[in-house]
Formats: sequence, C-alpha cells, structure tokens
Amino acid sequence: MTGASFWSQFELRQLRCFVAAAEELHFGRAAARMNMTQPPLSRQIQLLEHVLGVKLLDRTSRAVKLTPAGRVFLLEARRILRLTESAALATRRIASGEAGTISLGFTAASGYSFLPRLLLQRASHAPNIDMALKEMVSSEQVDSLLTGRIDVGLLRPPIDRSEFTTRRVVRERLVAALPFGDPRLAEAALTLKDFDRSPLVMYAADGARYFHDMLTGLFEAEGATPIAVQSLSQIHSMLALVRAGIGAALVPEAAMSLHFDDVHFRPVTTMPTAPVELYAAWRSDNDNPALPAFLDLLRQDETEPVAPHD
Amino acid sequence: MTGASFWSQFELRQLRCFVAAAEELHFGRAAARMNMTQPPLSRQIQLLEHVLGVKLLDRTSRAVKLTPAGRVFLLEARRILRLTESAALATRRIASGEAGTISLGFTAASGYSFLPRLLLQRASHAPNIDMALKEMVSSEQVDSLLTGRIDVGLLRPPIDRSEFTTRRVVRERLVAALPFGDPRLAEAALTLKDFDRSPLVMYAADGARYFHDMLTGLFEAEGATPIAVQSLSQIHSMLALVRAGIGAALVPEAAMSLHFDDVHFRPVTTMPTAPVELYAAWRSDNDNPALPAFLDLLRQDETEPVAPHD
DNA sequence: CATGCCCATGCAAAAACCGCATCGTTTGAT
DNA sequence: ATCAAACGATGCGGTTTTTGCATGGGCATG
Repeated sequence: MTGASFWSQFELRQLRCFVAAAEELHFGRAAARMNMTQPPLSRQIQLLEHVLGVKLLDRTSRAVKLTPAGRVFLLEARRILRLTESAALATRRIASGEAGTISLGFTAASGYSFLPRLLLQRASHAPNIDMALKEMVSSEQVDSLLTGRIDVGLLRPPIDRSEFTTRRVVRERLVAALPFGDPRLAEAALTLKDFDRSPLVMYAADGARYFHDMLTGLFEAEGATPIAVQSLSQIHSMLALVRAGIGAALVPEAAMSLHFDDVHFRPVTTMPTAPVELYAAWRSDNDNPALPAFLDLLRQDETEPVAPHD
Repeated sequence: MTGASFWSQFELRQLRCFVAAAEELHFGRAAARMNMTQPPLSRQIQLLEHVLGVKLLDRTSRAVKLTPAGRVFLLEARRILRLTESAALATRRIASGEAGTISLGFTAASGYSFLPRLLLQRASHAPNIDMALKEMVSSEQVDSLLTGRIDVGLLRPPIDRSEFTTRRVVRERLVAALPFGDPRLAEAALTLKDFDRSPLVMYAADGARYFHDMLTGLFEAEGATPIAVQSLSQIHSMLALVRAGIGAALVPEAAMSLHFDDVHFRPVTTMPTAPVELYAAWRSDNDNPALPAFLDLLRQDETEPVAPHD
C-alpha cells in the first residue's frame, strides 16, 4: 500500500465535468450535459478538488457558486480544453496532408524562375503546406534525399538512384547572354556556330557538372569550339563577367529574369530545342503526408509559360 | 453495449504516455518513466492514435520514430501539459491567498493620499494581489459590500452593519484652504473661530453627509457660525471655488496633495485634533483568499506620515 | 541460423467508474 | 412551526477500463 495517493495530476474528463458544472451552476444539469448522472459528476469534481487541494465550487444544497480559485481555474480549464481540440485538429490536418511541411532542396538556377512560380502556386492552391527551402547543388540534394534531410529535390539529371521517384518539371531553351555592343545582338536568333572561336564564359566541371557536360556535348555535336575564358558555377557570377565584356555566356532562359544592366539575351537554336532539364525527385518511400499535395502542386506547374525575350 | 465508442476525446494520461515514448523513443524506458510496464503504455498510445485517427509513432520492432503528424502533436501535447501544471499552480496560489484579486471601493477623498500609499505598499509587499478599484461614495460601498460587488470598502463612519468587520486606517486633521490674499494666511495656524461669520464653501448634506455633519457639529461645539456660501460634495470642486475667491473651505489634510494654484493651506486646531476618519470595512464572511494578505497590507500602512504644510 | 531486442497481444486480476437508491440539508410555502 | 421539494453527497453492486504477466512475432546482429 502506498498510503496517500501521490498522483497529483488531474484528467481532462475532470476538467470537462468541472467546466460543465461551473457553467450550469447545477450538478444535475451539468451531468445531463455530460451524458451521465449526477453522482459520478459529483465524484469527478471531488477528485479534481482533491488533486488540486483547492475547493473550486461552493455548494450549499440550494446553490452552487464558484470560489475565487474556481473562477481562475475555470478560465484555465477552458483554455486547456480549447487547446486540446485545436491540437487534435491540427494533427489530423497534418496527417491528412491538408497541411504540413515539405523540405525542398533546389539549385540556384531553379530559384530564378521555377521556384518563384511554385511558391505562387502554393499560395493559391495549398496555403497550409509550409516549405522549408534549402539551396544546394544537385549532388548534395541526392545525399540529403537519402538521409531524409529534404523531402523533395529540384535538381539536374542524371538521377539514377532506384530509391527515388522523379518527374521532369522544367524543360527550357538555352539563351545567349551578350554584352552591350556585341555584334551578334543584331541577329534575332543565334546558333551554336556563332560562338565558334569566340570567348565564352563557361561552367565549371565540378560545381556545375550538368551544364558543363551539356554544353561540351552540344558544341561537339555541332562541330563548334568556343574559347572558354573562365569557368564558374554560379549563373549570376557568369552574367557579371558578361557585363564586364569578358565574353558571352549560354544560360537557361530562366536566367533572363536576372536583369543585368547592359546584358542582353538572344535565343539560341540547339538540338534538341530545349536541352535544359530540371527534375523533381523524392524517395519513393517518403511518408510525409504533405507529399501528395505538394506533388499536385508540381503537376499544376507543368504548363510552362514561354518567356519573352528582352 | 454501445458498439463503436464515439468518444473522440483523449485523456491527459495518454498525452503523458505519448510524450514519454516520443522523448525516449523506446516503449520500455518510457513505461519505466511512467511507473508502469510496457504493455499498458503501448495500449495508451494505441488508444490515443485511435482517438485521433492518426498514427503518431512509427514502430518497427527495432526502432521507434515520430511520424510528421507525431512531431506536430508532440509539440501540442507538451504545450497542453505545461498548461495543466501552470493552471494547477496558479489556482493553488489563488486559493492560498498568495495571489488574487481584491475589489476595492474607495471615496474620492481617500484617493488623494491613502490609496496611492496603499498601491505603493502593494507593489513592494504583495505584487501578486491585483486590485480592482471602484470609486463610490460611502453609502454605495455599503450596498456593494453586502452584494459582494466589492470585497473591501474604504469609507467614512458611521458603519454600523453587523455583517461587517471594520478597521480605522486613517485619522487626519482638518486644514483650511484659503485663496491667495486671504488675511488669515498671515497666521501659522487657525481655529474654527477664525471662520465665524465668514464665507465658507460647505459640504452637501446628502452627497457628503460625513463631512457635513462633522463640520456642523464641530462649529456648534465651538460656538462659531460660518456663512455657508455653497454646498458641494467633491473636494476638488470646493477648492476650485476657493481659488475663485468665493470663500474658504475646510478639508482633510490629504486634500493638500491636490495643489491648486493660488490656494494655500493652514492647519486648523480642532477638538479632537484629528477628526477625519477613514475606515476599511469588509464582510466578516468574505471568503476571498486574498483578503488576509490584503488586510496585512492595510496594517502595514497604519504608520501615517505627518504631511507637511505648504 | 541462432540469439537478443522490442513492440503487440491474450488473459485474468485489480481498479475505476457508473447508475441506482437513499441520506442530510436547505429553502420556500402553508 | 411544519411540510414538501430541490439538490448535492454518499453507500453499494455491477460493469467497464486498466494493469501486469506471460508470450508471440518481426527484425537486426553475429
């Protein structure tokens, strides 16, 4: 035997009984509201008072009144019960995918055009889905997907992990970024041959392997050979060099939203027409309930607007 | 038999079990922390999940992990449990009188000096006692005390209700309020005879019965007869008339804190020396737990400072 | 493949809870 | 003053819920 009960904790049932009694100021009616008879309700309240060590209701057999402590506890009890309901609701919404958080990895380039569009979509179609954005290069995203640090990645192919499901979300053209005064600006459209033996700001083989390999392949197929004057991995740094007159650059058309002064863009005809691809990838076994809603968002975003030239 | 339970409400016990399990990520240790064995804890969590309709913990027999919904619910559960503890604490503090609210009635005149002193005392000695202040004349206070609208009144005698306990909290002298240029300002102290056959702003017999009757009695005993030029019940209004040169006024020395321009004060010798009394009164059966602490405050305030003259 | 760890489940005992009947007190009417 | 009605407290037996023990079954490790 333990002697005095050392369970100094009440239960929600007791709070509900107390609130009913405090609001009705009548044990019989309160019991009816709780779908029970009066004696058990009396006991629940006695128990609550005993646990608190405080008299909450002053009951003379003719009238029930709140004590000062009871008045305070009534407010607290109501707050707790409200919180209880909202907690259940919020949790169910998370589980149903109606609300939730998606950790999203994205490459710097995808942040220029696709990501803003995605955020707009979210604001109108799934405002309760939070997005935790983390910029990282494609290879980092693969690691983060595997360890679960991000739910979805927006990254460049190739993605050959069998654990992943992928979906192409952007396919866009290359455009040429040319400094003010470059004679090629006279043309409405260019081909890769226009860059043969001409200075070109190039992608780094390590930090931007996707673009580097793609351009290398495209030029080789076309039989043209640009003069690589510099190798970078950040597109906005490349445009800064273009502006300084170091050379031209070939960038995804989404980069046109960067608006550098004295840097103008011209479409470049390539084969295939839209060689720049961006994929969404996620672990097939990701159980984040918000994932389906988020993927719907991606699907709605498929209709790609054709960006105008400057 | 009721078939499916339609009780879509969880209990605090379940929250406590869930929090323990979510923190330990191990049912056995969590159960130990809850002072029970593992099977009941498992069931409490199953019950909670069933009630919410949401899986909170992912349990493969080798590891326990929170689901996204479980992460959210853990935060909510912790908040609820914190709230329950603080609610119990706050309620116990109220019941013990350590904290609480006192509804206090006071007369306009007592607000000039005694009440500010009392509020200072409270700030330093009982900061957790809230005071709801309500200005009302003495007769209103009696009614409010009887109906429980105020816990304590600061009012003028006589108080002859048997339901009340009273305590004198202020005994002060009368001072004369004289307009600039009044010849009596040449004297350092006055007597009531100095007001014989001279214009005096008087207290109304209804709105300020206490002062009216007191002055009437004092003058009668002294054999002096002032010329009552006006009858008011608010002391600050009387001082305004004094300033306008309508006549002198006799006010409790606490009113000296009102500081009207061109109105100066002189002590008045009376018999008894300090005829103006203020009492605290409360229902003897008042059960407000904060009352004893509040009354202690009143007792500490008994040492009345002697106000300087201007 | 054997072993250990760990959560789920079956089951009987214990505890908690509920409803019914009844008591004691208070209030208001006669 | 007396009586009846209203109301919350309490005693008690039956039912539901919870608990602990024993055990099952999945999964990782060696």
